[in-house]
Amino acid sequence: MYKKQKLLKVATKFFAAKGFEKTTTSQIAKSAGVTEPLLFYHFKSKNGIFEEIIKNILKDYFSRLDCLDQCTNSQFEKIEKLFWMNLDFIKDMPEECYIFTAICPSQIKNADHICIQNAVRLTQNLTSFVTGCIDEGIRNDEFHHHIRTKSTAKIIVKLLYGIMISSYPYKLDYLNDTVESSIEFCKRSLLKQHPD
Amino acid sequence: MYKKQKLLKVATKFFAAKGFEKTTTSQIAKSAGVTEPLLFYHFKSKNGIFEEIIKNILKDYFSRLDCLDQCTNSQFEKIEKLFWMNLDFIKDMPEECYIFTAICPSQIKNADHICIQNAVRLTQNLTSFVTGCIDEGIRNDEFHHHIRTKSTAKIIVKLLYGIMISSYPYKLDYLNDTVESSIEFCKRSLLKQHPD
Amino acid sequence: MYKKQKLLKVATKFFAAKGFEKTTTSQIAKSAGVTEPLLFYHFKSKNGIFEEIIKNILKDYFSRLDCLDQCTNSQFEKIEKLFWMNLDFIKDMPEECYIFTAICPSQIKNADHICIQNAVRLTQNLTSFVTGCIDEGIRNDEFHHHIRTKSTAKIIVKLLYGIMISSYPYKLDYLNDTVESSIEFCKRSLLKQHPD
Amino acid sequence: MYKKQKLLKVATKFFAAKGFEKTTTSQIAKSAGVTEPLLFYHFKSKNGIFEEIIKNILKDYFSRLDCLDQCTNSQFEKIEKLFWMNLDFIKDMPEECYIFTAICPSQIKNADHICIQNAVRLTQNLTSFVTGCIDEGIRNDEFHHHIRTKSTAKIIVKLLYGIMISSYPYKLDYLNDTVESSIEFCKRSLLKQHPD
DNA sequence: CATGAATGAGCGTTCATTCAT
DNA sequence: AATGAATGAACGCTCATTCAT
Repeated sequence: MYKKQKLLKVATKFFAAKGFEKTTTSQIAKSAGVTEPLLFYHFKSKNGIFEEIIKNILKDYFSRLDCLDQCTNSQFEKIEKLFWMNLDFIKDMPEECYIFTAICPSQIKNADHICIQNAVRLTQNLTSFVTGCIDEGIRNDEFHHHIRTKSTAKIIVKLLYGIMISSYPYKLDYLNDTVESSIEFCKRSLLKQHPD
Repeated sequence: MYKKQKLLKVATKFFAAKGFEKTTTSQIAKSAGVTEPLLFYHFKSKNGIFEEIIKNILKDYFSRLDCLDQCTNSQFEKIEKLFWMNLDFIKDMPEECYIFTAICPSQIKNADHICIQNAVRLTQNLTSFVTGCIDEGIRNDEFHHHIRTKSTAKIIVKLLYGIMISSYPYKLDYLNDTVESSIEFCKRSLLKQHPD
Repeated sequence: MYKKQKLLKVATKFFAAKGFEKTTTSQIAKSAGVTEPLLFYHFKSKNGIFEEIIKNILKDYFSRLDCLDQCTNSQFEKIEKLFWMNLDFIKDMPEECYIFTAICPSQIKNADHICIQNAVRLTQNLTSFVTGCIDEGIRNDEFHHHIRTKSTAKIIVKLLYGIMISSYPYKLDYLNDTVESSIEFCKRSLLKQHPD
Repeated sequence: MYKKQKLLKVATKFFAAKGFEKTTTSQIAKSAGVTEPLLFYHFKSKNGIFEEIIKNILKDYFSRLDCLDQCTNSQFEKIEKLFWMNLDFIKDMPEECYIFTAICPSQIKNADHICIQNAVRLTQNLTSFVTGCIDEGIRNDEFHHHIRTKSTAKIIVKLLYGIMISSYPYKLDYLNDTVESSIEFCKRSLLKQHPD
């Protein structure tokens, strides 16, 4: 079972570095120190191993998102924390993250693919999380009350994606800076009273 | 020479619909009503035709960006126009646009590739355009004067990219809405006096 | 593993009959009753299978040359035996032999190619074998003492090659006759006292 | 008509350097500064240009051989002159020479090919020239009278070929030395009274 | 004489995948 | 769980050659 993990790890590295098509099953197997048939024994196809990687990353991201929900601070603080959580995720799983945002979309075209479904679900969850924050923030007079909730939420989600998609390997300084500016940018756009 | 154009057109459709690797030179040729060797006669390789497509899109985008430069309105109006220009571009060349933002990054890994160079140049031009607007806007008291110019510009450029990358085929209503909200979002974040 | 041998055998036949370029990997595979990818599984390229053939023939020739060394007769007898050994080799491995002398030189142009290296080594070994015989023959008064050892040896080696290179398929009567005459020719040229 | 000569010249260089198959018509045309169709206009095929080269070399060699015939010296001197004529030829037309001896045999397999016919004719002419010399030399007591005329002639012709086939580009010092030694070698083998 | 455009035929090679063991 | 041997299906690309002009 330890070889299965090795295969997943190696495959992740390759997919992030070279894309799905340019990575061959033979490369993965050789790098993992096993033979190709073993790869097909553990995952039933090349797509199979790719999907397993995608599933793992989504499971992880969702669980982090669930934790956020429980914090009961001001609404903007929740959004702020979302940005930082997103950044932590990138730092913890850089390859997976890059695969998900940059490799995945260009590979998979049929709408019913498991990856698409999960990605859509992720976007929806993120959007509804942010929508919730904005709605509540307006209600309690924290945010401008003329903000169009839904589309504004989508824009913030786009920003989160935009940060993830910066090309791998990531430069951490740059990411930190981008997150900070994004938060400031949103703060000015959303908050009724901002410190300036 | 007309067959060369046909090949470019057909290849663009395929690359946008199926990605680079899943498109075969034989498909392109057959769909263009010519034989494969002709493809290799006009473009020297599969990569060659891909690069020509990328070059064309960049040339077009750059020329549109140059036109914008000449308008002499308020700074925010310039940024606003940039958003609409970006949208027009997407509407005019949807496939090329999708290829550039979604297919290209996952294909090319070596930093000295001609596409990468051009893409970097595009980002730089966009960023410096927006930076210029913000700097000037701060100077003439149009924008908040505590805005961090450079990083804020980068975020706006990320938004422009984010709109382009929405998966092809594009839903125009959705794009329009996204652009409008983005503009509002930026307006609130940048402008000192906004109408609300 | 038996199919690998089959492939080598069939490839040898084709290379001898049609040359390297006019032989296709598909022909080889089909004639060997296997699929093309298997050829590339066992040998990594068309060149790979060619090189393996060359290596085999050289190994064989060298081992025959080593046996000769051990005979302790008169020096001219050693040279004579070299001619007959050379002929035996042609009879035992006619295709390999023709490939080595006639096909190989026209195919390979870069001096560091493994075949070139081995061919050079073969020429050197042959030349030094003959040089040794002549030197010793002069010393023990068997040969004319004014013979230029090195260049004479080279000429004899050229004769050995010349016999091998006669175009395949070989006519054995002709070869026998050529070898006999060559020996006589050399005998008259080298020996101090010849029976005539 | 000057471009036709250019094409022949360039083609000769390529065939000598890379062999027949590895030389492409496109390379030849490009190097000659013309387009491919012109090559096919002047020579009707790739084989056509190759054959023209072969024909030229043979015409040249035959005419040199004819000149030799007219000299009326001692028989060994005639053979000696043949060796030097052969060397002059190599010096004058090194590429053509290499093509004829090393490239040609491995390319052409059907016995009725024009090149084969000419090559056979060349060998026959050479052999009959040498045979004539030996016969006459025996008759006038210049050579050993027990020499087997025909096979000895063949061996001398093989030596002439062997010198030509030394790999291109030729080292002239080496060639000179080889010719000298060959002559000495033959002298000892043929002449009744030699100076030693 | 000269060319730009076009093609039929085929080639070496790769790759995901399977099967017998 | 693990592998060596084997394959179907294709793919990018090349090359000698032709045709219309």
